[in-house]
Amino acid sequence: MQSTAEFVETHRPAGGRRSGKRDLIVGLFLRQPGHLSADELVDLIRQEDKRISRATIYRTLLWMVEAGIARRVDFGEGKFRFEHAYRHPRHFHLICKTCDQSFEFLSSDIETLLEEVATARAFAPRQSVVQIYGTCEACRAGSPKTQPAAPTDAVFARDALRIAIATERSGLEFYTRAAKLARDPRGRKVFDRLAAEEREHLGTLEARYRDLVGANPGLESQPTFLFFKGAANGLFAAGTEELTRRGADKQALLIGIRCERGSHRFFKRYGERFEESEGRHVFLEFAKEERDHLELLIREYRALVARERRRPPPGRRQSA
Amino acid sequence: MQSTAEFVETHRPAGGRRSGKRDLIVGLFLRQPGHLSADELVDLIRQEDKRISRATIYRTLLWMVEAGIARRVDFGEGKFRFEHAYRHPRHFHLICKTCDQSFEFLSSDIETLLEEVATARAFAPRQSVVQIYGTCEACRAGSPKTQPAAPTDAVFARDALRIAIATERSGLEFYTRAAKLARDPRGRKVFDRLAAEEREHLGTLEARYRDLVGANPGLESQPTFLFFKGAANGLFAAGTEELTRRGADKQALLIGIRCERGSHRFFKRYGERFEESEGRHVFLEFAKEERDHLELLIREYRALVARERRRPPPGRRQSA
DNA sequence: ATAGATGCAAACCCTTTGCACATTA
DNA sequence: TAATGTGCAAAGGGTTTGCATCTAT
Repeated sequence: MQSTAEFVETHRPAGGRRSGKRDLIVGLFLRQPGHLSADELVDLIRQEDKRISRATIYRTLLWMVEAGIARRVDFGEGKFRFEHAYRHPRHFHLICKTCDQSFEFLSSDIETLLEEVATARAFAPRQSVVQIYGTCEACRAGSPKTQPAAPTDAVFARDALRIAIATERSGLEFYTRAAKLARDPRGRKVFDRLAAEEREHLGTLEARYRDLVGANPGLESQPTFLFFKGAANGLFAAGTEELTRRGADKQALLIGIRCERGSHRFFKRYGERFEESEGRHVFLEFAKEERDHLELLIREYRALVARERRRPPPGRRQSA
Repeated sequence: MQSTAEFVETHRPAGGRRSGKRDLIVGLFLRQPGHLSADELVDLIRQEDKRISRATIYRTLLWMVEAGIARRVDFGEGKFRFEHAYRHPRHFHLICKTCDQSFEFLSSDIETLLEEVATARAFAPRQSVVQIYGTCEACRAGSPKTQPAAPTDAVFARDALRIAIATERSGLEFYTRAAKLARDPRGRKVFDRLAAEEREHLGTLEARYRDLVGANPGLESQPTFLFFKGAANGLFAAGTEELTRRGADKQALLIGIRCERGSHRFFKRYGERFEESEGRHVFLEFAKEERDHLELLIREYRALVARERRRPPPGRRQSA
């Protein structure tokens, strides 16, 4: 796991010089949980009892944004706020106009739809802003409490693992059922193998989830950060329902291909997005394995089609 | 159809006084198609050769925003822009950073997801901002042309009608099929009736669509404004596929209820959103009719269940 | 007559910049 | 020493405001 210091070093642009003041500003900034305005950062720096001018803080903020250490966000207040990028993937915001706090979330479904709209309009998207303005739960309940300051990447990893676990669980169920319904022994073997792998992955992921929760007290009580409707019950859940006895071999391969492709895309998309976080490993590892499954299924599908061409179409095979 | 003058009158707050200068500013503002900054509006007003101070323009902009005549938008430029609300439903933006133009769209699917996220976070949403930043088609092609300045509500009405037509078409297909599969003569009669109504609606809507297109040259070449995935092929399309011969009566009623409810919600949602536009009528009228269908289907479903309770479960009826 | 609208200039907020000085490689 | 970072104050852009003056009701 990368530290904030390492994070800054990997982002420090070439040709620049070190400076104690900048280090102090950057260090303090990276320790803040929320979305600071320049003015709020000035106040914080002043508390550290340093003679650092406002101009330097503005210049350092610009430096961090250009280096990719910070992101400038605009909540329509007539001024900018800054959030750090360290272990902090791009996300969307819920913004409470009562307490001026903001809360983060991410939605795979919304991102997919935004991409579709951009494509439909022949627009090349660079980044998207999604903000929900309104009143937060605490303010409506009349208890304006402070933000719990949960590390975003831990919550992210939690949600990623939950989705991964649901996916593996549904995959296990799907391949188990597919193996049971399969008439072709070769196909059954493939499904058995995939089911076994899903079972193993499931164990690994569940252990990982337990570790993560153990290392972050109160993590499970944090609200959902990453939304992904399709995967709420596992990507394969719908596919399992589709499975019928008739022509199960071919059908299961096709459904499996569709589901593995979906989960591969999802994990690759978010894995690549992260700077560095618990989530990155989970996602990229997972993406790779799903791709392997995908390739296996495609191979099998092709082999099945080739065999069908050589033999009578839906005929019975040797073993029951 | 409401004029801009009527629109302003219905929004004018009580207790205020009339003023020629304000009228001039408001009138000129409402005639602009795009998203003006205060400065751009000042320039436009100056061209009208009036001695109107910058302060008055700022004050009038504030007045319009408070009256609901204008909306203040923020494209992260360090200044605000203003768009009028006359025949101009709330929407999202594609923003080109090359030519600084912005393009509008709306997505029912995204709005639904935003509502779900807010609910999951116990957040009371007031309004949402969705912006896609990037490069527009014209800029990428190297032909920085001006915005075609199509009236948003006409494009909106066009898309609404397209969705409505697709829905009616799929509904017609669905009820026709349901009538064919129905075993119960009473159920068949209901489906026949609904199919006939959908057919009639379809004719009306198609005529309306032709009128709209006739009245707005070039309307059909405008890009999509309103996105609604579920309704792209008609809300009933998926339901028609689900229909099987077995137990078609009950199944069709349930699917019909689901689809009618979906389309009723959609049309009510957007119908209520509009200030005044061609789309409002289409949507609210449509919503009402879908609700009538919904009620009929629910009545029929209840009657069917009641009859089932009195007779042997899936038994044959008198006529074939 | 009186609340409301306007013009003007100043003030305001947030942010950037010019320039002299300090610091780091 | 030469390029880079910093402080200070000033300027900049966008917006609001105090106050005297108009103007509709």
